Amino acid sequence: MDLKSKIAEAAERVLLANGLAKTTTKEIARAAGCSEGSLYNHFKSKEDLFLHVLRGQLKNLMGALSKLQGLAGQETVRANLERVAFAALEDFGASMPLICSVFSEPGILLRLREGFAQRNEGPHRANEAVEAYLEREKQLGRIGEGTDPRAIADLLLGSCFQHAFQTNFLGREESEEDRDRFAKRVLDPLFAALA
Amino acid sequence: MDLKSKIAEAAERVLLANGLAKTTTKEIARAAGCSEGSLYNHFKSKEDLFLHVLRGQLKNLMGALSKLQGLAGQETVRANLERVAFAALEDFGASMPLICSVFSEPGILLRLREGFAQRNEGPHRANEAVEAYLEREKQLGRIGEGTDPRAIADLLLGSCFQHAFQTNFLGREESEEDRDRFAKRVLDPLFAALA
Amino acid sequence: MDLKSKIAEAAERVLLANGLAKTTTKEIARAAGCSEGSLYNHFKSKEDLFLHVLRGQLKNLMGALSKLQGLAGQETVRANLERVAFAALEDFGASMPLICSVFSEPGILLRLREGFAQRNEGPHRANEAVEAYLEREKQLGRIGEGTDPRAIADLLLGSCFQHAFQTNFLGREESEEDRDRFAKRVLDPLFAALA
Amino acid sequence: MDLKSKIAEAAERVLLANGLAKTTTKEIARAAGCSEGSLYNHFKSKEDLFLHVLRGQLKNLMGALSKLQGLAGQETVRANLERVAFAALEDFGASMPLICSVFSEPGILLRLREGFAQRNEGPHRANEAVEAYLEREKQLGRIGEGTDPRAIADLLLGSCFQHAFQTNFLGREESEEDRDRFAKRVLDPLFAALA
DNA sequence: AATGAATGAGGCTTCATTCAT
DNA sequence: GATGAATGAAGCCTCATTCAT
Repeated sequence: MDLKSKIAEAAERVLLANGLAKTTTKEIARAAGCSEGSLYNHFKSKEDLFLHVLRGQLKNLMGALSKLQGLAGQETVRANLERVAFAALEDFGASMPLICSVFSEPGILLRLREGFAQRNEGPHRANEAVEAYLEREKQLGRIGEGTDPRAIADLLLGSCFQHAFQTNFLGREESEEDRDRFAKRVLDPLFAALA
Repeated sequence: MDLKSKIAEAAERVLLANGLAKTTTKEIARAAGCSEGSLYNHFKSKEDLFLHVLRGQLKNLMGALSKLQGLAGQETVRANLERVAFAALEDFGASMPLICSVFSEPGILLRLREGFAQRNEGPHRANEAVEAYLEREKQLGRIGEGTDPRAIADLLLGSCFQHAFQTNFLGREESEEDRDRFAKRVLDPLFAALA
Repeated sequence: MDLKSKIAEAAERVLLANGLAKTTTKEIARAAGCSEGSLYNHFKSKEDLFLHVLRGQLKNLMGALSKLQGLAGQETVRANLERVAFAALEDFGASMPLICSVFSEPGILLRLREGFAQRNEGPHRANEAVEAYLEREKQLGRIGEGTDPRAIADLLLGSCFQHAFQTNFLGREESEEDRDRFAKRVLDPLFAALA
Repeated sequence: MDLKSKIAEAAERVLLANGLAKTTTKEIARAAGCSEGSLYNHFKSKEDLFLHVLRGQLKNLMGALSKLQGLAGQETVRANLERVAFAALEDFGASMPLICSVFSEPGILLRLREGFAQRNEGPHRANEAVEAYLEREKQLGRIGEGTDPRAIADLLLGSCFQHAFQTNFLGREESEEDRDRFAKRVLDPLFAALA
């Protein structure tokens, strides 16, 4: 693997461990096994390196949900949404500390936004993906005529997002079963609405 | 108003404007109209001052929801929940940048958690408040026997939380009508489930 | 003496000894007997400190010549011009290394120029001072009708300037007698022209 | 042209544009169209490269004046000295920024001096050249018996040198006519003395 | 209690130089 | 000879904290 990737991965590790404010170039270099100067052969500044890592995190977040498109009509809607909820809990949970950190540095936040605007990206795309999936299922007749796909998507992902936030915020360890239980619990009333 | 409160308010203002990482003691002092030295006559350290401010933010966040207890049985459930959703959107939105910032400083996050554990506080209390309200309404027979109050609370507050997050993250200005529309949209399917 | 002056003097010493390129904030602080951080309590940046010192050097340079105005009509023209030449040799010699150094940093040079333009200052003012003096003497009839004060001023100060430059450049030590001899030597033909 | 010359010329270009302090090896390499490493295949160090360029500049400075020797007795003295003054203004003006820059790096200045001492070179040789020319004219009886060739040389070149310095220092653009006018103006009183 | 100059640790970044390819 | 990524020393500057007034 080339040094640039090694640096990016090291930065991600250090950022998740130490937080954005307490992450120094010196420590990134040590974690990457190179000199501090080398960071600047591959990234223009510390801020640029952080942006690179953050964009990676946000892409991961989308990765799981982008596969949703093909699932419409397959298996059961319930099974599909359970998978969605589960993936969201996992992905949100993993990237929450970093994504949230960005609020502490308005300069970085601004640059992220600019990038989003140009490429039509951003965290809201996750909700749009679920919405699109549900729209398809509606066309296929597998969920009720009267359902509002966007509202369902927002409720489902929103509850997962907040759950991931609180889990991180309170420092709670969470098992797969915990996640599964949460996913099923919020899906129950949602399915009452989808009928 | 005494200097301690003036400092705390100044700190809050500067934190919300500049982000946790870029907020310096010098700037807080200027905003409070006092000297840097004075900060240390009222707070042991910059971190302590930040904790003071952050705890205040989290209390605000609970403020609106704590009144919920008395609303059970009054007006309609729908009206009450609309009020809840609206307050959540507003409060989450206002404190989001600061609350999230905390992830950039694990040291501060840790101390916040310790305080929570001792006093049984934390952001999850908001969801518990809504859950408790719904439990009452269930006992009063105003919502269906089969509803899971916790799940409904998580869905409602979760979607509001994520919405507030995304609005902040994308830097979108949002009008009262925008908020109202969002609140109503997510409540519709929820009420289908509550019947 | 306050720390600001101590820092400025220390900076001047170090600049003259080490050259503009090799002068570090660390060494200035050591020479001033304070911490590096203290430099920044009194000057916004290293560049600003340098500008402060350079402007001082240029003022010294003018100081000796500004007294010329009152000399018109006093003693003999020859004696006055000898004094001028001598002062020029001394002042040019002392500030040459620093003044010239400025060419190595276009940024600083630019800022110096801007200041000059605003306050009608600059090294050319020295020549203007001598010119003004000679103009007076011409009006008093102590030098020939046909003389061109500006040309005489440029010849006199120019030769002193170049002499000081070369002495510094070649690293030659120069005694008072050396300077005196040079001054007299160039004044001889000049006086042949003034008759 | 071989790479060594290309590098030297690129270095000269960059030095004149950016100043000695702000000229980096990276930029020289880019200007020369080669890699940074190549610089070190042809020069032992950055300092050596700079010395190479500086010696070239000082040689240029002598170039025009070395032809003076043959001019004695030709045309008129006035015409010859006008040519000298004009060449001096031009050459001094072109190399002033670089030559002066050297004061910002005592290490380089020292090494330049050593070279001068060994080869009897240096900026004072220009004055000696004019002096020698005038000496010849004196022997030929084209200038007055009583004239001091060295003094005239110092006055003439000195005034041109200072003029070039100030023009550079103040950042003034200067036309050929400006130069011509200045040369003639200082030569007038000088010729009154040569009679 | 209020001040604000002084501190010094530590952060980010630049840059001349080396060396394996 | 040519390359250019890697180096690491060193530079400038920021900032929370202290302390004498």
